[in-house]
Amino acid sequence: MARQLPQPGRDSINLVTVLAALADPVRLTLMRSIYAHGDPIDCATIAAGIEVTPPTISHHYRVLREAGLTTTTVDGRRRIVTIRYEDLDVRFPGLLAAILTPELIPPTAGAGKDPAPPVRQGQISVH
Amino acid sequence: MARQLPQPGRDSINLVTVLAALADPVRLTLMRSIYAHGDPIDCATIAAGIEVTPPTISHHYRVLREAGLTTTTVDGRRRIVTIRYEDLDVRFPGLLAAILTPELIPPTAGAGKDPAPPVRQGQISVH
DNA sequence: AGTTCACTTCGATGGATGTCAAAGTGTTGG
DNA sequence: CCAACACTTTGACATCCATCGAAGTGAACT
Repeated sequence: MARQLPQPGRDSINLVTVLAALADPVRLTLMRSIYAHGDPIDCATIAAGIEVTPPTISHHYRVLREAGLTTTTVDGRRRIVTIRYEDLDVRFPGLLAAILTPELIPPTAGAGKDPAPPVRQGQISVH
Repeated sequence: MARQLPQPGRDSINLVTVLAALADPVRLTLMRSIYAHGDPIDCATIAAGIEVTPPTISHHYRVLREAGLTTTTVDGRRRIVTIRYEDLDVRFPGLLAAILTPELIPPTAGAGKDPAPPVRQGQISVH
């Protein structure tokens, strides 16, 4: 048991496909939930709280897997999803970290002055 | 002169929108060309070599700008595009670097053994 | 003033995509 | 063996999106 569903090999993971897979609020939420949970977790647990029907969730898991973002293994009657951290980091270093890191809350104008990061210099040098 | 076209403020740049903007081969090519060129450059020069018509190019520039990825200024009868490095790095640190870095060529099986990076450990720790 | 240039806007079109309900598949528990 | 479970597949539908040709806009050049 614990059969693995088909997924692209590491070298055929495509950036545009990866970005397209992540450019959907439901799928981004799924990815962040898997990441936040840490351990391999079944689809149902992750999907709890997302207000779309099971067929739609199933569809989104498939898109993530076929894009090369996740691995899905069948265990009995539930599916276990994991993020392909290593493969993705080899192909696109830093990408997952940038996307899964919780988004900064935009500072409310005038509210509680943020102590630490005022402007911070860009990591990419230009010119 | 040098009027600036409307663009979202830094704090209203949205990740899903940014990813959607980048999840298109033409727009990703445009972004990489702007990045590779370094200096602010006019749209026509960047678009040269891309095999779509001017209306389509114009559309893509608009999508990039409205997503918050670029700044476009009107200078005479041409447009100058620049990437919003600082704003993007504040909102999504590391994202641009991960996406604009030229993609690794998948190692051809058995061909010229790559000297440097064999496997490299993931930057995100899991478990 | 008129033409060329460098785009943009408009309208149309074909294809992809997110969503759901209904039906199907394989698993577990009684 | 049957029912409940945890999904998946299929088919349909509406919407979105990339693309194009045609027409429009404003700047520069002659």
